Amino acid sequence: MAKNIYQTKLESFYRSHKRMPSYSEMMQLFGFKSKNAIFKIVDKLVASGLVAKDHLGRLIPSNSFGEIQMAGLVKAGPPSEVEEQADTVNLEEMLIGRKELTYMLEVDGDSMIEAHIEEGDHVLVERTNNNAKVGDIVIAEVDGEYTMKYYRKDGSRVYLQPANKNYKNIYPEHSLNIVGVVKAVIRKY
Amino acid sequence: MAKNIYQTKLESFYRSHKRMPSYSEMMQLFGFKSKNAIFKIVDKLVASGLVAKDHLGRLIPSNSFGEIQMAGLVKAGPPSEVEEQADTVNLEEMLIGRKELTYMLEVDGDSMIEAHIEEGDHVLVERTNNNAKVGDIVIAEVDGEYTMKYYRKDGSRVYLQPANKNYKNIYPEHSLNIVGVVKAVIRKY
DNA sequence: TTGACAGGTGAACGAGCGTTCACTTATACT
DNA sequence: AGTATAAGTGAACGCTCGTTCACCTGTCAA
Repeated sequence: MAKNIYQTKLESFYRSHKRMPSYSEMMQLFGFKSKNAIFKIVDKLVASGLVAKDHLGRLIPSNSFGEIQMAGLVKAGPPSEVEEQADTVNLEEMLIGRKELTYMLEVDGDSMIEAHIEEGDHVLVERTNNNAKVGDIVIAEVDGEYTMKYYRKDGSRVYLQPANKNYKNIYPEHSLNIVGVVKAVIRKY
Repeated sequence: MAKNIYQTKLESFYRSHKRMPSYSEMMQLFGFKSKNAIFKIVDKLVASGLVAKDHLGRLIPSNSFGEIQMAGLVKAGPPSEVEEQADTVNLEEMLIGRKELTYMLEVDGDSMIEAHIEEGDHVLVERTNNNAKVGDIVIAEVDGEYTMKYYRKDGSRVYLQPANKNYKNIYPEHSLNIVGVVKAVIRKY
């Protein structure tokens, strides 16, 4: 179905109000004088899947609501206008596994630059308790300082490896605490 | 305020249902037998800002709902448990300016590797019509092919510059169409 | 011109909503 | 033990909700 002025308005209402409008509100929003006009319109929107209804009657955003279009590779270029039902992704679902364990850090320094993580980037970290896998990029507490490095193992000895040949591996003297695993890197321009 | 079992339940309900529960539903959700119990609880939640109400009465998620905790620099480590009211960010708000113009592409090839954009990364692109700024990373259509490069200008002549010394600048023969500007890079592990 | 039909109006309905009231039970502090 | 305060129950309220009905347009084809 072609893009729909009503769905656009509903989506923007939902984005700013964080809930669906009532039929009365839609009367104002769409410019009608009768709730029944809305009733008929909503029926069609639901039928074509542009919005959805609950297990019992309440109007909720369709899946496509918070999602952004997902085209293929750069080669293929931007999504074409005629594309039928392109893939979509929801940023939160894409990036966040367990929200209650996730937090964000800003990257300081260039010790992971060869892993293409720059100063100023943001990383999504999932809290953990010393159960990172070898090869993960982790947030670790070594001898009282926090740092982001590769988690490596040499025989039975674990250590932290920077992704920058100007820095040396860190072999913990007293304690090595893996407090989080880096799940994603985000860079804004 | 300490973390609240009710808010946790509300947030997870909101995440899965994309709307707030009614007071009756909260009775089941929280395990009470009276709507008035809910009424009093909600009052307190609202008072402490854990949820919010509309300009007229309807319950909506507080700002902190979709947000993830934002700690400082990596140096500082993960957010401490006792931290009062830490900064939070909403991924969508952080990354998406104009949703209707935004789409996502998967990066193919290594031509931007020196800008620390790897093959397999995802980029958020905002559609534009030939009005990128010099220095932006853009999605361009050159002579029928799509590509991601730096947008550069040499006098009055525009060209595309890869971030990889193994590739050459692209001086368009016939047409150069800037179809989008890269706003963010996302890498998942 | 007529008839069919989609689109809109306006009034009415029963149901569920959030809120309030009066009351009972649990908790905590002298 | 006694009492004040907090927490929960159950019933009631007015109000707005989504839905339905009857009716009034326009538009387009026969």
